[in-house]
Amino acid sequence: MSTSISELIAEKIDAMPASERRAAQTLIANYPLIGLRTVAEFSGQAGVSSPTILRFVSRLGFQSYPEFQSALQEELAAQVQSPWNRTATIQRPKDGATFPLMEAAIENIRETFQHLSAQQLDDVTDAISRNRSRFYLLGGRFTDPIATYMAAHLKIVRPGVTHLAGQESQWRDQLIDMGKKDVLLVFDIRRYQDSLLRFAEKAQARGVEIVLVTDQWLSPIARFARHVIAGRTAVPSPWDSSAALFLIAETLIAEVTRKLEQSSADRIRDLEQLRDN
Amino acid sequence: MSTSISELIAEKIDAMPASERRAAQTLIANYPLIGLRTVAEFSGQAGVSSPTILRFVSRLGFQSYPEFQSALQEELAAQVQSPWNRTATIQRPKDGATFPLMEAAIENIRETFQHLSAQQLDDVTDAISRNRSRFYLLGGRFTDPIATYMAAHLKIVRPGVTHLAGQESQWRDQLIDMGKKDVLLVFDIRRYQDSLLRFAEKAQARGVEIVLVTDQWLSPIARFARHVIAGRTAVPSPWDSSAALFLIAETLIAEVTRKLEQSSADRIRDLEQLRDN
DNA sequence: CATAAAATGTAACGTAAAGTACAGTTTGCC
DNA sequence: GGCAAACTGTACTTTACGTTACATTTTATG
Repeated sequence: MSTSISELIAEKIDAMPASERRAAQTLIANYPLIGLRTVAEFSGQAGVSSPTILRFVSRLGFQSYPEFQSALQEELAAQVQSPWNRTATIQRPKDGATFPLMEAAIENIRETFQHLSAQQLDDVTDAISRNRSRFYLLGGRFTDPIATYMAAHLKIVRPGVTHLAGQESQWRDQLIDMGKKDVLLVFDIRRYQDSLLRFAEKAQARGVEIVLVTDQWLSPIARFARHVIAGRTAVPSPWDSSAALFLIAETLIAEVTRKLEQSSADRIRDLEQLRDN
Repeated sequence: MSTSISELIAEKIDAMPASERRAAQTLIANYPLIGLRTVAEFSGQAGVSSPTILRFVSRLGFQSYPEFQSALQEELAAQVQSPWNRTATIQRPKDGATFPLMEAAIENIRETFQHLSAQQLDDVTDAISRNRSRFYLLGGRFTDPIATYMAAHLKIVRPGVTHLAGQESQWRDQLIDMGKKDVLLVFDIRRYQDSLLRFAEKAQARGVEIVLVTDQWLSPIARFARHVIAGRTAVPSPWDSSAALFLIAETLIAEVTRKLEQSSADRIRDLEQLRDN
């Protein structure tokens, strides 16, 4: 009883044939609910046949499916009774090592949001939600994917979203269309990129409202920005973590979507229609 | 669905006849384990007959015993899987001081890494660290930025990294150079994209080792993948959150960098030199 | 490429479990 | 204390679930 079922699976998964491994992965991904349902439901979810599920269960060392379910239930019931020791017992498998990078990233996220006021968030999302203005996104070497991610979502909920990608000279040409009513969101973390700074300066000169998402040491772009959101990025790794910035992006996306709920509903329906054709 | 089963019982227990009340008390005392077992076991433990258990269950408003069990299971799984809806729904009065999306995302991250074994991580990073083979990255509509992010880092630490971007037809042409020793990492979450599935199938046919990073419902690509990493994506937002996937990417990056430390040191120095010129 | 071995799914089976009819028992009321 | 109503258990029926045998497909090997 000392080894949990998830440990058991991790231990044996390499010795399993493909379909059984698929069953294992499905169970881990939906742990433990799917294992409490019937063989048929389990097999359906995993996309394999019932006998495969039974073979999988028997490979784990159980005599029958009900026996396997009982084990799951007991494990589950034990967790519910004492929530605090579930972290201790289950979260650390035998190697004892949890993931330091993950722990650090979570700390960063918490810290980041603690310093983010609801007011600030509201101001920023208001700016991004102004349908009449254009909204530009720009990122640096490692943060540009986050800008892309944000653009992919916001393009769906509102018009006039432009992700400034590619060569620096290409963005520069966009400046001509940018004006007082427009908004520019820049991601910039160490090592801060001169190209972004130059662009931000010119944009600000044209009256563009700049939102900066940066690290805790603040990009020099802060000088030109109307709003600054600072996230923590330090983790025990050769690289910085952009996870906190990523979550800021997701938060902005969610909030803007909420604010534009009515106006975007039609838009989204139209998009779906276009895609179906 | 808002009222839990124990609440339901507390509400109706006064209107129950003696035997059914005994059933109720037994369930509360052994909550919820006994309710997950068979009617016979339940009735035995409570010292009443099976029909009494069934009447008790039907009085709670369930159409059948299995339906009652499903409700119990979901309740239980919800507690274990995502404490965020406890935190968010119960603990918060009405002032939006904290950020529910963030809390949910953190829970997702924790949950995701809890189901990720060190062994699995090791296998995957080993595959990605094989310098002699080529390493391909591919993402879907919203996950492609994560692939980009990962590529941006890995291109620095090892040669032969290709991010399959742009048109589907462009990736397809890359297939010709992909073979048994190569590795393909695919990000695919709901709604799963046919184009990715098709590509993965062809790649697997050519003997490529596929790593899939997906959501908890598992992309159909799991069928072709040698390694599957499932991340949680559900958050209280109109959009799914890819934060957990993002952190998986960062973890892979960090680990691969560590494994290639020696061979990449020279490479990084050379790169820096190139940039300075 | 041929052959054997392993893996996987289909379909049929037996059984355990849920569900039900009904008779026996208890409880409450006049 | 007699009667009716509600409650409860016994015994039986029915459903659906786990299980198994076997045929087909896939993979490994010389």
